Amino acid sequence: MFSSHRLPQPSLTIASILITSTITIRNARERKHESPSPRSQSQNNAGLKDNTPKKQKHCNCRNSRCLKLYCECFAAGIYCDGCKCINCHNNVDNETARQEAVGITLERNPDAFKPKIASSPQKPEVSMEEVSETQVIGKHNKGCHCKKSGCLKKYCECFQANILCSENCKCMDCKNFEGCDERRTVFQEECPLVQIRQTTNAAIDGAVGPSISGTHITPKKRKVQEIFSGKSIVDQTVNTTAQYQQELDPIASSPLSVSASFVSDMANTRTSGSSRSTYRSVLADVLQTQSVKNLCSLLVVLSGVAANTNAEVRGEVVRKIGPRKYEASIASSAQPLQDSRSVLKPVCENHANKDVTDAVDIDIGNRPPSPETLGLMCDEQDGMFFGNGSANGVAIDNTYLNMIQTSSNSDGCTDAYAEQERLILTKFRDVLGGLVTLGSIKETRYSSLMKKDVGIKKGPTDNGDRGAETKEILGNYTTNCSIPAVTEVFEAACARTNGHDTIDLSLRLPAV
DNA sequence: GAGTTTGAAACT
DNA sequence: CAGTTTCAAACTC
Repeated sequence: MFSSHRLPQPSLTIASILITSTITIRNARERKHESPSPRSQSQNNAGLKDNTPKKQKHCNCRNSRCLKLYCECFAAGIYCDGCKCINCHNNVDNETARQEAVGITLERNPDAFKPKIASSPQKPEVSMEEVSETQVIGKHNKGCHCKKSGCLKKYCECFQANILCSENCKCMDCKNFEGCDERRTVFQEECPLVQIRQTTNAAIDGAVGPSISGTHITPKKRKVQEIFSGKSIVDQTVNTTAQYQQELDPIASSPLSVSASFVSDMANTRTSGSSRSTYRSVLADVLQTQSVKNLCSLLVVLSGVAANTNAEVRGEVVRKIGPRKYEASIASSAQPLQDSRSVLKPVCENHANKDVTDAVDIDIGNRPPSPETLGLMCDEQDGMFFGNGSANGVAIDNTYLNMIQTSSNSDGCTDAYAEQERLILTKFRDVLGGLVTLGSIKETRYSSLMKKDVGIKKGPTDNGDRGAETKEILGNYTTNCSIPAVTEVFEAACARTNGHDTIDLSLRLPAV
């Protein structure tokens, strides 16, 4: 749906982040391959199968004859070639012995040659220097069992694969989990951007929930320590990385980093050092898919409002491109705009913000949206919000887009669009700020509950009065909040709490 | 490059 | 399944 002529659009990028989580995972290293069938190194290196250059393996086996999983080459299902191994049998000349060894290995473990990292279309043999585009997803099928490395050295298979340790791991003193300062330090030393993207990924991942991507698992013990030390992940993540992230990537600086937090499952907590908790964003119950939809709708509405404030610019457009062309553009855009209004309807109905609704009605009836706005609209049509766009009779044809683009490029509307974009991004930032605070509140609540309920195997959601408690907390926060937009978000959240633990974060149309 | 450390794999 | 041994990579000096 994205047109090639589109200009770079931050708002679009953010919307895309919320909507999609097409995450490329390239593990730093993946030794094990699906098939034990050997491939020659030349084949392997050429990456004929998947166009992935694979680093030459050079094992140094001495005692295993390269016929056990100790041998990287054997484990990877490739012949030794150019290795410094001694008494190597992992070659064509010893194919019989090799096949026998494969059989024995598979007999012992049928999954021996399958990838160790689940749910990650990783590419093998990517060095630390190459992982700047990586993001952390997936988990080790068996988990690591590290004792001394803190899972922050390549001894650890999880670390080596550039993934977080999971509940599968039985490691001790694990530091390979999201939000760990030591881990962050390691990654910053190796490649700062990796850490940033990982944080972002985890934040979005956790906040939006499992419907979008896999969940991160983090050590349970960490959560316990953190909660009782009173040090929140919000503090850590935002304070430690936000500034740096802002420098490099406004998306990465999203306050959604708050979700890099941990909700301990007390019922499953073990006292041993290797006990773990399933990673769960504090926003997991809050930020529903519908909320994201509403947010995007809100941004579209806001786009219209912002555009309305640029009426002078619109008049300028009419003067420059001529009334006829302008009317034509309106006519061609009428259908999609009408449809987009219907999408906005729930938001408007929910909040009865007549001013904004009217403003939108007025505006979108007289002025084509900016490419940025169209970007948001188009994004919404991309499956998640509209399902099949054509099935809903929604279509923004290329002619229209081209017209808009041409207009944008030729008549000086760029400034108006920039202002429009600025407003959208500002509001989006405010909403995210609200989510951060909401996450903090929930985390604080869990923390206090844990202090109360230590020893009681009862999950937070078991408390029937949590909704009222949440409402109270939110009310207190709202009273003290100095940011209007955030206040609105929390008023809305508070109003919808209604005695339930799950907060309906339907977004309230803000005053612009 | 040698020696040490580490953790997965193999074995009991 | 747990404990021990073997092994080779990772790491240190």
